[in-house]
Amino acid sequence: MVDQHINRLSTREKRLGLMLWFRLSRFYNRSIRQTNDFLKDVQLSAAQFDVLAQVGVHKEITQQELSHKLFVTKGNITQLLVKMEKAGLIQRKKEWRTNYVSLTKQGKVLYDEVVPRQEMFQAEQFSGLSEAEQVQLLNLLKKLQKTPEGNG
Amino acid sequence: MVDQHINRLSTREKRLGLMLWFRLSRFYNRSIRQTNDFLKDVQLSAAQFDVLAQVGVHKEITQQELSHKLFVTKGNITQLLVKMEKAGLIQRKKEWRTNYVSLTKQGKVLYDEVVPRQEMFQAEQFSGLSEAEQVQLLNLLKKLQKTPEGNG
DNA sequence: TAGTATTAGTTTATAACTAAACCGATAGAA
DNA sequence: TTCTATCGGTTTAGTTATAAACTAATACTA
Repeated sequence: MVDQHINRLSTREKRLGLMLWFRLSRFYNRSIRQTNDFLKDVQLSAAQFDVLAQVGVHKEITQQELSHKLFVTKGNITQLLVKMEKAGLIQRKKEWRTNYVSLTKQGKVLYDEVVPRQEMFQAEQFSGLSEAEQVQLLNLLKKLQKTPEGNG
Repeated sequence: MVDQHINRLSTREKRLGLMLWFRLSRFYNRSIRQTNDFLKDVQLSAAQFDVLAQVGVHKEITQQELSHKLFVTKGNITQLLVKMEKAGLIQRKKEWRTNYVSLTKQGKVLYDEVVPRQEMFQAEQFSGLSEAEQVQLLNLLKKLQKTPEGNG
């Protein structure tokens, strides 16, 4: 599956891939740590924020959809939701075999408080780039998402 | 520390930051999973590959340096190295209070086998982008690494 | 020389994630 | 109707990471 395309790649391109991956994962590592740190005083992890943001936007969303949107396994979603349910942030309504997830009042309050903060924080993370460069980066990332093997 | 710069950001830029972060972490999530999957048949995790690659390049490197290069905590490095030592891939030589890490023969063999494979694999991950775009992306990531708060 | 700070690495508890096995409900085919 | 497949979600065991507390060694200071 991978090997099919390999031979048409230049040595340069091969090197580039590894370098890109290293850079990207270093940036991600640093960033996720700072994000967790930043969210600590609202008792939220980066992962939980992701869930909060998605549920907040989509109002009612299934666990399956959440797991697709966030690119994590459904097992992981279950675990996160159990915690967030205990914390009173979300509720789950079973309908047939599907769980519909939505924010509680408390969840909404937190959402309204924390999303703008997080927006600012993330803006700051990328402030080393000009607005034009940020748009450029976004487009490149969008393009990557459509890569042939991007359907895991 | 963060708030200092916030006010000069446009609404557009604030949104962009969050969007960039979402895209980036989705891509990272998918990618790390595929990487782990790809490395499974050599009994290596993505994290262990990172260590193998760094030690392979730098010949002798301290744990401290490793933790800086890989942007992970020293506790994490300790744990990874214990495993890799058990697996016979690396050795640690204590000198004063510093551990110098290097590859064993077996580690070198694996290094030579796995680095080219990984280069190809990563090239494939980014093959949705042209070579020019990949260079662009690399430059953007480099620039990000120099962000003011990038000294965590 | 004692007293304190710093440094390299380890340990411990915990969060977040995965893969894989599992449960129970629906749906399709014999 | 039964048999099988699929689907949404849960559970479990194991990995990878963190933060924070710790040890032991060196180095600074007075």
